[in-house]
Amino acid sequence: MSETVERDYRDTLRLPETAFAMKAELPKREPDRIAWWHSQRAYERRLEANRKNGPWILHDGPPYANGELHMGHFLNMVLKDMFVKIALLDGKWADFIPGWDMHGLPIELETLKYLGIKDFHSIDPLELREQCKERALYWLGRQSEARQRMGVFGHFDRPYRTIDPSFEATIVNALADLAEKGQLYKGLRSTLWCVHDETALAEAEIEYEQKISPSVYVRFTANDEQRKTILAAFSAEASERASILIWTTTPWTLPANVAIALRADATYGLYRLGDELLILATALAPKALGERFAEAQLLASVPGERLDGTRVRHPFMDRDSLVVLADYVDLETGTGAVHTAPGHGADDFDTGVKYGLPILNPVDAAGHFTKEAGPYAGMFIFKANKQIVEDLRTSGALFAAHEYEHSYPHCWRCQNPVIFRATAQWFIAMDQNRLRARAIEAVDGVDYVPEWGLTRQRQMIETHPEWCVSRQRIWGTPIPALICTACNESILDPQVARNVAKRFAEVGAGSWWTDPVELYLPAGFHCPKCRGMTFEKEKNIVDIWFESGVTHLAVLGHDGIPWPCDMYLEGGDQFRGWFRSSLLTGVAIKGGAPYKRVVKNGWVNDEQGRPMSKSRGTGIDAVDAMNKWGADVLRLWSASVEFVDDVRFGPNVVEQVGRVYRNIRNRIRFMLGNLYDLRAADVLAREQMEPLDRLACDVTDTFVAEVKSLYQTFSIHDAYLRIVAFESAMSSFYFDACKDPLYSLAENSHRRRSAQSALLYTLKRFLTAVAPMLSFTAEEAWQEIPEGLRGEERSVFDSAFGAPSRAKDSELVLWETLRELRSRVAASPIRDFEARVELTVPAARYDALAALGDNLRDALVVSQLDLRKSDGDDIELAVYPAYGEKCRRCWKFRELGTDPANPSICADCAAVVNDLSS
RNA sequence: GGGCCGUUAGCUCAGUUGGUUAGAGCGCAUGCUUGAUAAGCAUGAGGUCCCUGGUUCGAUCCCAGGAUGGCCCA
Repeated sequence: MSETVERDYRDTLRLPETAFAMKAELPKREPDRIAWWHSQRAYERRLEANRKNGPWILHDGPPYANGELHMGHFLNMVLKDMFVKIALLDGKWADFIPGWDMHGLPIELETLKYLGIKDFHSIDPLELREQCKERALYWLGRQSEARQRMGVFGHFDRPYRTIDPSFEATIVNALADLAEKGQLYKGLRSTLWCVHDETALAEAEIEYEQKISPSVYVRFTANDEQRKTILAAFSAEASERASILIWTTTPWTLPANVAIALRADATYGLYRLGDELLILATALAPKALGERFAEAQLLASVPGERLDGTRVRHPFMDRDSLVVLADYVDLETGTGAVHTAPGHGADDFDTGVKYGLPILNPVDAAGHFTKEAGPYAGMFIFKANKQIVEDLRTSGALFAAHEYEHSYPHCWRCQNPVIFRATAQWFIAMDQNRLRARAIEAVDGVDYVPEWGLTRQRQMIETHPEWCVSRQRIWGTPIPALICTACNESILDPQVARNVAKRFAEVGAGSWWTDPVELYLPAGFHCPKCRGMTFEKEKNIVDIWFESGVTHLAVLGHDGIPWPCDMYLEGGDQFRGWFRSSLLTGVAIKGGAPYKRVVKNGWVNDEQGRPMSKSRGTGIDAVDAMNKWGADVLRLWSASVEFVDDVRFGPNVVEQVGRVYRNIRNRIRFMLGNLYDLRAADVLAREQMEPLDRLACDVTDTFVAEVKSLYQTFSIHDAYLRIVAFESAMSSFYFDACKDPLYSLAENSHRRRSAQSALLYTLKRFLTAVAPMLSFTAEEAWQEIPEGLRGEERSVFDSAFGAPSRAKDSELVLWETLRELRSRVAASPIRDFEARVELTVPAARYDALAALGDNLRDALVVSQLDLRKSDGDDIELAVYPAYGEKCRRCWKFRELGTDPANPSICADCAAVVNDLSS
């Protein structure tokens, strides 16, 4: 019957079937998966199951609660999540408590802007605090949602927050601890100060930007008596007026000038120029004197130290300026004679202290000159620059004036230039109790990834100046210091602080503005200096770097979470920030680092390797990116880059990694599709499987063992490479070998069940291995595994890496041999079922191949195979056209027509078909 | 200006304890397949291993200097 000859046997095959779609539609599907995890309590359930195996804790560095999250946040947060999930799948109690940094100037400024208030003094502090809290909570909500959208597991229902009363109490108790150890003091320091925000700034709050400043050369002229001394130092005689020429880019600091610093070993020249004498470093004279250098006549020269202690007159204040010596005087710019105002510079301050100079600070908090500045009282300092230069010109003190572009410190938030200003601030004494030395020792005990982080961290401690922890703002935790009304002494008493902490824990830090001071005083408390009994509360708040620096005290060491924790993971900027602040408080208060390991992640730059920035519009919002590409593709991107280094991100990069994602997804889909008719009772144990399938399982075990060990050394990227290599090898070799048995054999045949069992095993192990990075997809696929084959593991996060044993070397060699042979067949002009292969193998390798039986033919995907022994050293593979005709059903070349009812198919297929129809 | 880090195919990255033709995945080109099909398989093209010196029999790998990008700082 021609009808039979033309019969299409497709519907008698067991082709793949699965609801796991080829098209991922991640942005659409992912939110449902998050809801499912939530409803299943997937994370909490696994945590409880793991509790007995002990903790592995990654302590979350708190993102700052203002603004949307960008891809830098994404990378950091997803990496943290990967490590948490790796620990989870390894059976550890990986309790992750996300946290937020919620106090501080940026939020205060944003709130003021939001409220349309220019001067923060004009709003009631408690009202402002309430508004700030609202803003911070708003951003926390946004960020928390975004973070969960990433697929991050953690206790988002109970994050730690620096504005929680309990956290504020932790901060104040930490201050009490430090005060007790004598680690806190109040002192006059030259502090970085923002006149716009009216507060002292930490170094971390400074950004360097290009700024144009006046560049002025000013004469400090000697009076008669002074001139004699100076000329004597030069052993020179002359009658002209003599001046030391200084250079500055901050004329407004001149009213505070009390000295001129020279370098002891530099050579200073006495030049006659026209009708005057000028003193400056010879090395800089050509540059400083410019065109007039040609007419200058060098009368004499001496090393700077010879001029130490001489004096000149201040150009407009009625006082002398003392010549002093300092190492930091450089011979690159200026005149080698450095204008010194101890109230307006860190170096200047140190020199001032060294020489016992008066520390003048004629500038108020908002940047206006005080009466001390004489004629300039009341003027804004940056505006006064011009006036001062004009006046210097008029008085003849000005030698030259230009404009000068240089990098200059700016306030990180308001972007205004900052100044140095001597003020009374609270400091953590770095060298009290050997804090600095002990911190460095602690660094040596920490494991850094990458290793050079240790050196970096050491340097950050070694060069760290005293840590200024006080701020003159509203939105923060008060420093619980008192001022004695009798003698004006500032007192930070540990007992008082503990009372304050207790009160804050109950009602929050706002009470500092409302409570009477007496509430905090222990009975009989008096001023240690004058024994006074009446006090006022100091109105400083604590630096937010200090707040985030004590998160370990608030989170670790409670509720089963150990102190120190296992890992901190943040961007490289935190060597100077959170890694350091946490280390210092840890060492000072608890005697060690709060972490065993510090992992640094790189910066996310754009596709050209340039930093992303909001202002240039190159910043990419994390939520936008997830809505566009899906969190899982972006998670895969995080694994595809070497996260320790700086990484690049952009549409093209995502497109590339998206293709890798689709590969992985399709390979998962193939495995799933071939499990649709497998029931738990059909699943074969490893030893019952056919040799090729057993080999595939062994190779899978090796893969899982390798990925697990890469994960454990934090080599996410290497794990990614291993995963991609594995799935692509599986696809091009093993899946191809499985297709014929899976599709054409009888449903319940041993060969077929064996292949299915191996695919099930491989799939489950693979999904567990990729779950830390491809959490959404792994879970989606896990849910598509037919009911009953998942066992007790409802979620992929109930599964475990376990302790897979690696395959024997001989097995891996056999696997690689098969892949190699298969690829030779696949590259042949006659290939696959068109082919008959003659394999001639060395005797030593014969047995291993022969033991595969007909699986060897399956592995090469050919119709016929002859295996022969030879004396040679290499395997010879010869390909010939297969015998017989192409079976219409299984496509293998066989003898056809053995079943008269089905003349176009082979005997095996006929048996299957007849069985189906009976 | 200083400290630290990076620079290997169009992209993301391996690698070489210094030794014959430097690898993978993705992309690209070509072919096969059409029973994983907006999929699968194969083949191929593509690199002065940032530059310049030095050490060495030999350097992409070691050393020095430089360029360039990044982070932190001044």
